[in-house]
Amino acid sequence: MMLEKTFQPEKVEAQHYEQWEQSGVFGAHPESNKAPFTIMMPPPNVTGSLHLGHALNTTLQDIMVRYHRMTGRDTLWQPGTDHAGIATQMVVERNLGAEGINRRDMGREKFIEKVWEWKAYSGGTITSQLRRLGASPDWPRERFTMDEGLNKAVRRVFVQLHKQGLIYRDKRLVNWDPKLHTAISDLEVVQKETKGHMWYIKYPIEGSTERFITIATTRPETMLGDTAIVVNPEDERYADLVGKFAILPIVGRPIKIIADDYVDKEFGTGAMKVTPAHDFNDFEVGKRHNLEVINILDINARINENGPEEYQGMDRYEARKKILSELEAQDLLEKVDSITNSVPYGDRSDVVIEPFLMDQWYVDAKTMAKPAIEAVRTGKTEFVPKSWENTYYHWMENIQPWCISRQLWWGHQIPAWYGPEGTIFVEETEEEALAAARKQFGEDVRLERDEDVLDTWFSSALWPFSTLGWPEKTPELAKYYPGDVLTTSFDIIFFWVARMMMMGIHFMGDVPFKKVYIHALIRDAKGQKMSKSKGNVIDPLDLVEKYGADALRFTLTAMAAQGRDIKLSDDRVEGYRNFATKIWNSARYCQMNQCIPDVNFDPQSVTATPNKWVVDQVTELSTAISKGIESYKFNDAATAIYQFIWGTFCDWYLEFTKPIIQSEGHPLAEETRKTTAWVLDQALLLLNPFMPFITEELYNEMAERPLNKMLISSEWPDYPATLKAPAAVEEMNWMIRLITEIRSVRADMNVPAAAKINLLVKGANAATQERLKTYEEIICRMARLETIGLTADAPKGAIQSVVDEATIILPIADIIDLDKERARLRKEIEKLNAELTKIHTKMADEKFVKNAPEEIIEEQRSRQANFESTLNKLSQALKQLEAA
RNA sequence: GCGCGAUUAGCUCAGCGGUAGAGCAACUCGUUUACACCGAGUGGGUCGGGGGUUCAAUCCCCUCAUCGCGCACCA
Repeated sequence: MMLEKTFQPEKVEAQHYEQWEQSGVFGAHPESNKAPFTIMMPPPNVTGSLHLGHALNTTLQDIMVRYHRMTGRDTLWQPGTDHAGIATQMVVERNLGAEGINRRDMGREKFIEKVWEWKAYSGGTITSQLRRLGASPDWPRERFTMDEGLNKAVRRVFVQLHKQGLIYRDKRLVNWDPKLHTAISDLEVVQKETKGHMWYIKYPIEGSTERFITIATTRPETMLGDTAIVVNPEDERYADLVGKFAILPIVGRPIKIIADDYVDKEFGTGAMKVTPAHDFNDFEVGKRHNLEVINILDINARINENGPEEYQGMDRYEARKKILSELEAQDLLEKVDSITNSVPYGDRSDVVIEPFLMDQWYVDAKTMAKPAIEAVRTGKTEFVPKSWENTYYHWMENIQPWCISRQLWWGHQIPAWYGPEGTIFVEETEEEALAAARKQFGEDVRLERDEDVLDTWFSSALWPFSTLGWPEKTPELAKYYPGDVLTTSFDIIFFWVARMMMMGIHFMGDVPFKKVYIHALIRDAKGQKMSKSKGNVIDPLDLVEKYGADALRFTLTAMAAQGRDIKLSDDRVEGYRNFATKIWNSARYCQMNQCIPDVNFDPQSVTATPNKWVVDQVTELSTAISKGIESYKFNDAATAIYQFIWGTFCDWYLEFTKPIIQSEGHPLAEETRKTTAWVLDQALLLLNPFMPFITEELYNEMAERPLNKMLISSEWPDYPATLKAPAAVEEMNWMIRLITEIRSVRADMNVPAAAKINLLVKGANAATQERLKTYEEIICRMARLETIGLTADAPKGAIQSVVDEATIILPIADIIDLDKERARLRKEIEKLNAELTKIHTKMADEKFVKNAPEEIIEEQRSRQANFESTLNKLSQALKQLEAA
């Protein structure tokens, strides 16, 4: 069956994928004695769908996995999904809300059932989308962060860290999300620059009707919870007020004026109100001075019973308005400035976060970060590109206690039970908690489990070992931990990478991965971050449908240069779709010319120079690709194979060999056909990790393969050094130079493409003469010539040019435009002179001759000689024309 | 305020001590039976500015500018 004219990805992608998956090639083999290669897939949100970041990340991982699998490593690419606590709960709540149902009315158990239903419904979406991209992880090992085994790991980790004092319960200010009704971690808070106001408020001094102390605030509503005013101890303006009391307006409470270094004399009025329950800094000041902590908000950020009666139940912003108008009425509002300040928002809820005093569970991140920092310092784990290590250090060295409890229902429930007299029992199971309680109280007591669940990232932090069966001692754990590389995006270094490092080192005694490859961020063609609100999101599946998965993969790979964002546009994908078509057509050509792969073919046996050359180029290519993949320079690998297939193979090799293959009974025909087929086969093999579908399809189409072997399970080639053919490379490079020069001159001089003209060569050395004879047919064909001859003198009115030592002459006096040819020659001569001037200056510089390495000087000498020789020949040609 | 990155052909980007590259776009030519999703060719750059190191700087160092991104501060 002859191949179609173009590759139609939609016709074969699904079929090949199914075949791969069914065959089990994706699977790891813990029992084998091959060295492992392990990648833990960052688990996408189970109910999410694929975006371009996933597509890029998946493609790069798949390239590494396919490559290492081919090189004979026992490869484990561990897939799975994340339960994404807040995000998923929000979606389900929204869905229920549309039906008019509130989760609280429904009850916890019922609600969680609903979430599992939602997971069952939408949970396959993203994994099937990963399949569309051609990803080849070990699907039967797929895990979910909420599955049984992972839950066990979570409980074990929580209990052990608690017993070691690394998890504890504490009453501190947390970041409270008044919409989602949960605490969130520092990382889930985003600071947004917001236009706001600075209000200057006068607080009357107790016992005086004249004196006031003016404070500045951006959040006047919090004054209801003020318990002090603080000034700098050095500030003379207020020195006499320290120790006195001010009367809190509206509330009427006397609050003490205290002194603390924290206050900046220059800022605002130099006097600051202190609200320990509603500001992180105020909380610290309050602790130092034993101030009363008055919480004035409820979980909805409405004024609670601690506020004045007429404010109770009022939303924080309404309260602000009312307070301001009251202050104004009392003439206590001194002035208002418009300012821009940053305001904390919840990254999921997009509402303003309130600092809120609560009991929560914390991980002692500071302690756990120490060995994790050390591991990167000593190079046990390395970031690629290395510059991300600074980001990692900076965060890890300033790490805060990690608040891990969330007031949600969807997630791992905290394994802590509360008993009488404020006792807490942290155990892996209820039975153990009951037993511990019985031991303490000497009788059975009633326990109540902590209602809260853990931060999603707590379970993802265990991913590199929990997926391998921990806490059981499994063969997988022994073999595949630590992983080789973790591939992810920079925005997740803190959320995930850092936490995996801490947990992995603590529980496994070793880092979770040896390398962290941080890939680029994908933006739209204008360089803007893609976001739903901007409407500039490109759906990777649309691109797959339009251009094929291979084209999308190759585009992302070719653009994945280290340390730079990717600006993606359809044009780029289209270009690489064209590349796929090019490969397809080269295969079609092979097929039409009976270039059929022969399993017995030995590239070592080729005799013809073009064949030796192309074999040499294949070995170069394989080295370049391996190097690219192994050093995470995926774009270099992609460029190398693109240039080989389109340039070396299609533009030159196939053209060089057409005269051999297409003439009857040529003695080299057989060898050349087999070489051609072999080269295509190698190209398919080397391209397979990047473009798995088209290569598999062509591999399948080009020949019957023994045992129906698939390309995906072929071995990565290891070519012997004996395939190198430097002489052949030199010879073919000369051919390329010669043909290119003739074509260029022809086009410059407007010689019609159809005009078959003669070529005369002057001053050719013996080797060149030999080559001209050997490749006469090829040269004639590719440069559109009639004959090639040698000459001692150029005829009048000919075009002349130079290739190496030889002058090439196109005697076409009848069609040549002499003025144009003169102009062309002058231009060439000018260029050469410019180069020669540069070299002369250099060579005349004593310091250069004295200091530069010999080889550099030698190089300049040889360039000079070449330029001079060419210059002479062209000058002679010009002279001849001018004489004419 | 601190830090990181970017600034190279019209566009998107490689390169990173010693001849400045690619893809796309532009222009010219071409229905030479693998491919017009193609072929052949051409033009286009004092490598952001200024200083320094070096025999030699697009590349290393300093500085400035512009853009982007983190982090911190914000009473």
